[in-house]
Formats: sequence, structure tokens, C-alpha cells
Amino acid sequence: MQVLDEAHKQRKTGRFLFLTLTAENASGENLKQEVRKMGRAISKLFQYKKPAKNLLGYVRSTEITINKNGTYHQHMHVLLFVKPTYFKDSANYINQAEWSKLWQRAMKLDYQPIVNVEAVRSNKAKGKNSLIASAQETAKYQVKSKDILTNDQERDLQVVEDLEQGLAGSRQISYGGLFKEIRKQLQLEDVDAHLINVDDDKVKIDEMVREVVAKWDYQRKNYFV
DNA sequence: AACATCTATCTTCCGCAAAC
DNA sequence: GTTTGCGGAAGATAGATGTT
Repeated sequence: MQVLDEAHKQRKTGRFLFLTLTAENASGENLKQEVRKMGRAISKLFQYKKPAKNLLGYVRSTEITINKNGTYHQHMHVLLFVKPTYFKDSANYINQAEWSKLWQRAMKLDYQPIVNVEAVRSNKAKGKNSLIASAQETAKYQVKSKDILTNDQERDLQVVEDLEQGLAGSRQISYGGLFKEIRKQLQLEDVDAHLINVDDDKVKIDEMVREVVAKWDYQRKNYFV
């Protein structure tokens, strides 16, 4: 939230987008390489000329859900911070179909992947309500341990093993572009702040940024605060 | 301290199109 | 029909960065 707030301060006119990138299900033994592939594909995706043109920064998080048949559905939730010119015309704006194509290219898939893209509306009037609505929505999508744990112990062990192998050494969240720099700056400042001023952590966070974060959490269907 | 991952940069590759 | 030139993307590598 602090990173986003700072980014928003530096680039007042920037807009936030949610992007969800998916791929077809993976089996346990493929999980790790699939997740790695997605990570690499994402950095490639944002190097493509059109997306890079207006991209200021991004945060991505990895999510893996478990299917009943023992396969895994891995996908990435990305929060994009773009210049306002992104919405200007078709030379800048990337619609859902185009995102899908770009993602397909980056991932070298022989099928059209499912991609969800959504702009965050900065409607100040509805700001509070939609924040609350987002929070409520989030509550509905609590990640259930039921997904992981069943009565079948052998299966459970395999699932945990797969997840461990698949996620080992990969970050759940990573930052890119402007966000990365800001995060670094904030970390440095944090150190100083602790040394000099202990109780000055009441940071004013812009309402819009709160809304973005809440909504992103909802999309990620996770509960990191 | 050792290891893994990420990033930046450089080189190679590919496809398109213009020129011959 | 073949060659040449160009731009963008893929691939590789090394160095930086982050993790354990």
C-alpha cells in the first residue's frame, strides 16, 4: 500500500489496471517449471513495445489453486500502473483480446489463454462504498484449507509436496518498474525512521490507493494485509 | 558465505518489405 | 525470385540482487 501510495504521489495522473493471466492446468511435476515460465513470460510481456509504452510499474502475485482431479491451476494477478495515455487510442490501449494474444506469445502457447483485464475507476464519489463492497466481496472468497486438505491423506501429502516443490524459491510477490524503485527507497527510509523516529508510522494513504489495494486483494483472493 | 533468482545488455534470429 | 536491410523479439550471458 505504501509503495502504491508513493507511486500515486509521484505520478498523479497514473491509472491502475488489474490483469489476471492464466494458463492451462499443470500436473504436480510440471508445476514448478510452469510457474517459472510464467514469471519469465511476464517480464517479457512487459518488454513488448506496446505494453511497455505506457507502463510505469507493476506488482505481480502468483496463485495456485487445486483442482479435484489432482491438477493445479496456476495464474498470476498483476496490478499495473500505467500512464493516462494508455486509454488514449488504439495505438496505446490494449483490449482483452490483445492482452490474450500478447500473453500467448510471451508464453509460447498454442492456445488462446484466458486473460482478465479491468481498469480501476477512480470515482471519488463512490470511493467509500466500493471500498466496503470490495472488502465484503473479499470475505466471500476466503481461501479454504478444504482445497488442500481432504480425508485422503496420501493425496494431501502429494499436494503439499507439489506445492512445496512448485513454490520453492519463487517469490509470491514481485515488483517491477517504478514500484521496484519506490519499494527500495521505502525500505531505506524505513531503516532511518526506526533509528530516528519510532512512532511516526501514521502514514496518510490516499483513498484511491486503498481502494486499489482492497480490490487487488479481492482479485488475488488472499488475505495479506 | 553460498546459492538462486532477477536484470540489463548484447548478440542472434526472424519476418517483413523494398530493391535488384 | 532472390537478396538486402531493418526493427522487434528471443536467447544468452554476466553481473547485481536477494535468500537461506
